[in-house]
Amino acid sequence: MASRFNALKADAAWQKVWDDRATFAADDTSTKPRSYVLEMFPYPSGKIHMGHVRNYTMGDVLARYRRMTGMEVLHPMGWDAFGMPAENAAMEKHVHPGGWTRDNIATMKAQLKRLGFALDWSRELATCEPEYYGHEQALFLDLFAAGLVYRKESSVNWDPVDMTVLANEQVIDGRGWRSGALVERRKLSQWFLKITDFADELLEGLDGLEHWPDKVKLMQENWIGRSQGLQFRFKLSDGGAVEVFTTRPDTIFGASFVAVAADHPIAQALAAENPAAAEFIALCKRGGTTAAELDTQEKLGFDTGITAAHPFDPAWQLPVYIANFVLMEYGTGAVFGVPAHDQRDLDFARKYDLPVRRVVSDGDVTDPVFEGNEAATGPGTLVNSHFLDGMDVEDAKRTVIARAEGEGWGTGSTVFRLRDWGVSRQRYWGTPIPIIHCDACGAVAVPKDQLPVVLPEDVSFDIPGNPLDRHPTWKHVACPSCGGQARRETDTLDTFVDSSWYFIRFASQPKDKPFDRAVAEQWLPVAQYIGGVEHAILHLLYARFWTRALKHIGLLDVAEPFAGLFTQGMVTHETYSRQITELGSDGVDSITKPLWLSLDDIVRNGDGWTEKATGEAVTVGRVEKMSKSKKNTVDPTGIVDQYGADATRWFMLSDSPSERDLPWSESGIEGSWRFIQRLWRLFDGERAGEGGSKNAALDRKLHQSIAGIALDIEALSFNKAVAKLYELTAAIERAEPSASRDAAIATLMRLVAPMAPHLAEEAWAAAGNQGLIADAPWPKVDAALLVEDEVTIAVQVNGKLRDTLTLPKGHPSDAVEAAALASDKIVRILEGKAPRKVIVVPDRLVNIVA
RNA sequence: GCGGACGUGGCGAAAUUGGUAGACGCACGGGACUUAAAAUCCCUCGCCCUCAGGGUGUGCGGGUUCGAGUCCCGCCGUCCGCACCA
Repeated sequence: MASRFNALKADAAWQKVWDDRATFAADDTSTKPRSYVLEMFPYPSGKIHMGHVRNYTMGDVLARYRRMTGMEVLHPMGWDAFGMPAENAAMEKHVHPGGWTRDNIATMKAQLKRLGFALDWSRELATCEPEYYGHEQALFLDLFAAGLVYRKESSVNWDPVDMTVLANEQVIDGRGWRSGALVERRKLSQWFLKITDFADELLEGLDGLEHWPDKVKLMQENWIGRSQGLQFRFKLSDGGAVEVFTTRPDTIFGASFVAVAADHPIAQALAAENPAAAEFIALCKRGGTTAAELDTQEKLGFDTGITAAHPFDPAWQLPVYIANFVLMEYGTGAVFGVPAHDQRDLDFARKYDLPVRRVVSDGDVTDPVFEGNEAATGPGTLVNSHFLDGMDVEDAKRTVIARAEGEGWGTGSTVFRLRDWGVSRQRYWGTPIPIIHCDACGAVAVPKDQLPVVLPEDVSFDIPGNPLDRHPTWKHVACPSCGGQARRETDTLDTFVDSSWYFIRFASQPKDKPFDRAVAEQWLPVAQYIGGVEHAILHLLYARFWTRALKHIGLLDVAEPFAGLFTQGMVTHETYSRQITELGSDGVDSITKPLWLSLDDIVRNGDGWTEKATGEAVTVGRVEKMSKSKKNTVDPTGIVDQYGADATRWFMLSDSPSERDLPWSESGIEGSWRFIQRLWRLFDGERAGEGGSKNAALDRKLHQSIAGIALDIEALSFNKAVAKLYELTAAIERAEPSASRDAAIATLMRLVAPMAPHLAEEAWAAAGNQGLIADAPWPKVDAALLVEDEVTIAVQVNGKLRDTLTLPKGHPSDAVEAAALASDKIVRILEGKAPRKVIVVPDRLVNIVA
């Protein structure tokens, strides 16, 4: 007699069995085909959230499925454990960042285990432990030795009250998010990694990443931002020269001014002797950098009085401006303006009444006088341009570059938007940069036998500033080179460095070095990497860079770290709020804003909701990403305790496609729970026993399901796999007892095993099988059963469905046509008239054109 | 502003190369079982009409085709990324 599936008991029992037997430990020496399945490792912020559950469930299903297909699967888990939240917690709660982080790891590890993920916990790592970051320091020094690390002055957001550096997102309206103090730009000497050395490779490597989403590749492409053009010199009237970069050398005869950035040496030199210039430069720097401000900001210039000689006509002198729209960080920090064919230049020229000369014609108009306020940026034919006249834009570009190179005043060049990666952070909770500063010897690498440089634990956060900097002894060391008094670097590494190689350490983790090359290369690249799209640029680009840098210095022969990438959608939920009115920041006007309410704060009231505390009506808002600020989170712990791990996992996979957002709903998780129970009733029910009859239709349905589900799982289309499982389950339930039905039930256990592993193990054991279903092979498909012997053929008249026919597969076309024309419905519709044309698509449809 | 994605029932969604739109799930409604409830099972479920039938329907307007959710052109809307990039 069928019982109820006791998820709580089964979950714990099978999790213990998997643990005890180390079922999911990956074997480095295996001869099976390998697959490395990885989800982006979590930051140990406190507790896991639904987004983690969804992410790790997807990877888990793929990992378990691939194990069943006979692969040796590496599926590890660890902790991206350095970062600011730990320091914030230290300040707010007066705890140690290390203690706080390690407590969180313990909590979250227990939560992940509770979900029964098929993880190789023997490879667990936390980036905050010296056993990890010591090796990172060694790799940093290798890159340093190879010339890929350098030091330069760079400005940071400095909070003068907290005495700390702020990330851009911590600066709100020009003030520190915590202190509220006006943020200053401060120049600090910082460490950089030469990612720009790899800009071309990183860009071109994208082409080979067939199993990456186009969207992510495009984002990286734009981020790297390669532009090809001409870099050349204008001779100036004061005897100097200015280098400019352009992607439109073809428009050179349309030039009407030269503009330099406020930070440009020419501008700076002028400011030193000209107060008006200095004032203009100060004005440029005052402007905000937010999107809205840039959009509305007027193009402003300051005429330096200097002129530049046109390279093709020294008598033609162009005015040189300092302009607020020219960026020192891009190209050469100077441009020449062609108003007719660049919108920004046109705005500028109209404001300062500069010539606007047409040099590209997109049709009949060749008049050198360009009217209107909309620049012509499209393709066309060169006009009013001497030797370029009549050429198309691309030809003209090549011609000008060739002339410039021939005459020695310019070169064809490539400019990237990508900047070098600044890795210095003026923070405690990160990997110490293994460098010692000596007045005599400069920046000296810590000798490798002195690694790891361990973070001191005896620090406090009671007063502002970097605790490493004010630690009484830590930074005072002898210079490894000359033995004199020296200082340790007190900056730590950006946490993106930690996550740029953790996947290599998972693959191989010897004690004495970062990784064993041969072992790591057996696993890499990661076959399938799964995570949020928010990491589309920085993390994924840095990891690609780091891997290439290791290849460059001969440590690892892998070019791309992640062969397959999947970006999953978020878990979303309705939001609930009621409007409240409070005094605005000016202390006079009152403002109305939503007060967000959690599900615990509200109660159902007919079709709507009311707030428990006040009884006031609650507005149901948009479905949004679960977040603490909107109070629309659902804690996975409570859900798993109530419904069990399998129902929770099942819901994460059902309904929505993996790449799209998944709206959380109470009825959805209940539906999943009901299905888990329904499966259990089937598994635990009566069997017909041996010798029962065959059921050909069910056999066919089963084998079609096996094949389809396998394809769906490989494509991470779990919602489709789930739908097929529902269909198969319903078909089995409907079928009369038979040997076919028994076989289908036994096979169904294995089909659901990757998704509902606890239920599957319980059923597998109850059915008297030996061993674990986790180790059982994926069912074999009988290819003969995949083809239907009968097909339903649609009969259309003028493309409209009028009837269907059931005929044997492969029925001759003329016979199908005859059958269609003989149909009662078709005869009635045609009213005896002969069809003009009949189209027969074999085994699919007949379309009669009347 | 530039680049990209997406628009299908009350909701989440399916639909292999253009070939039966809405599989599967959720919700709603009806029924069975029960003293009752829970659980379970069955049925209906895009919209409209004159309902054993017919019309209409994949954001809107055109087009190509025997045939368009799918291809092309033009709009509208939503979301994401980048942002004075020369």
